[in-house]
Amino acid sequence: MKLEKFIQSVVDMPQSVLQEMCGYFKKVNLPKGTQILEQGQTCKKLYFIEKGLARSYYYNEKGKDVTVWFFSDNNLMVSVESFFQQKPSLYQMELLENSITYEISYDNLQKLFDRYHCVERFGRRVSIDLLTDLVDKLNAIQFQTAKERYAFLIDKYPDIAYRAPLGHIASYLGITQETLSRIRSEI
Amino acid sequence: MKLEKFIQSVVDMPQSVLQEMCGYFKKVNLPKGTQILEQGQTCKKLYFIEKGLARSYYYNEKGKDVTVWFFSDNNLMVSVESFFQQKPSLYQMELLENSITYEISYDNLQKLFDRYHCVERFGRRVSIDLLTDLVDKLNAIQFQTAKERYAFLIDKYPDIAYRAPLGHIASYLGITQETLSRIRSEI
DNA sequence: CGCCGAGTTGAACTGAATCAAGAAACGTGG
DNA sequence: CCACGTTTCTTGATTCAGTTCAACTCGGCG
Repeated sequence: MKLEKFIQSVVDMPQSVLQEMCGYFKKVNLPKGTQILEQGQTCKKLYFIEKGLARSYYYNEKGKDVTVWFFSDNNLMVSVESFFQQKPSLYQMELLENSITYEISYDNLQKLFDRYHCVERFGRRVSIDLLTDLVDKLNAIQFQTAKERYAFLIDKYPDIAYRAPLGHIASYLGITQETLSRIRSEI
Repeated sequence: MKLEKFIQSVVDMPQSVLQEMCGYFKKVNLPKGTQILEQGQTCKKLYFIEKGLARSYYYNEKGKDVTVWFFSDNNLMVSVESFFQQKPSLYQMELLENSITYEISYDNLQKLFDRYHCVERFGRRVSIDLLTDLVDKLNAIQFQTAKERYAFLIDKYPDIAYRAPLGHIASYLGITQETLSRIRSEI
């Protein structure tokens, strides 16, 4: 089972804890377009995406829809700051494809954190992995041209480059839809 | 003592553990210009800066010196991915001021992680705080004009805006030194 | 005093944004 | 299965924020 494998790949934990942890996750199939989280709500659940695609986004001062992050197969989906600090989220989240997910509530995860050192470690490792990805993206965005940024995406997240709509990819890369379209046509 | 206070502010832990943890930190005064970490080295130590200023940076493909992050008073200084994953760092780190720091080795911190659940939690919380800061910066960089980015810095990290050299601030914000100079003169 | 790094100022250039209009693709209901 | 409206993507012309390159100023220090 994918979720088990994912957890094991992050931290080695006793079978009993792994089983208990997985037991707290509930399988949910969600259709494309589902709003997982609205702006201003506190994120109460963390999801593991077995198969599917989602994004977090917000509307900036000019009312433009800006994609912040994509979530796809075999990864966790969560509004990090909102979930872990249990405060209102700056971002919304929605599904871009029909998805198979496993959800766990904040309270249950917190219980696991409290009870098991190894789950706490799981949390730490996952955070650091995210941090690493984020630093990569920041560097790409900060000092690369539009073309280089797209190359970065293709290289690092090829599935997203192919599965997500152009407009979402463009705002994720910090460029306009028109520019991205031109870049694609050049290749 | 600042270090103790910092730890306590992140996670509440028993006095005994707190004392033991602090015991592993060694006070070091380091002069301005000290290279904490070279590119390609693995980051072996994590520092708490009681008073001082440092930055992490790298030379990009065009040979330009790019500041990635600043570290100042009452914060941790570390090359996150390198330290926590014990792999070669993409970045260098250097001190920009004479600084009072407390250092702990990877091995000792790892020991504490293994031994105390609450220290592990400390690690998780610190990572998530960093993550939050990073997301903020990413958003600032990605969708704001040069002027707005500088305003962001002033607002969020005023001490850095005043203490760090202009060139370093400029590359941190993803703009050129000339542009930043013009922005400053306009105000 | 003269050098050196850090910051400033000016002028020309450019990558990407913006504005605008159309073409394709998509899905929903008759 | 087609027709229609809606959303997504493409293409073109124009504009502009910020870069680049180059020269100059200023303050500190041996």
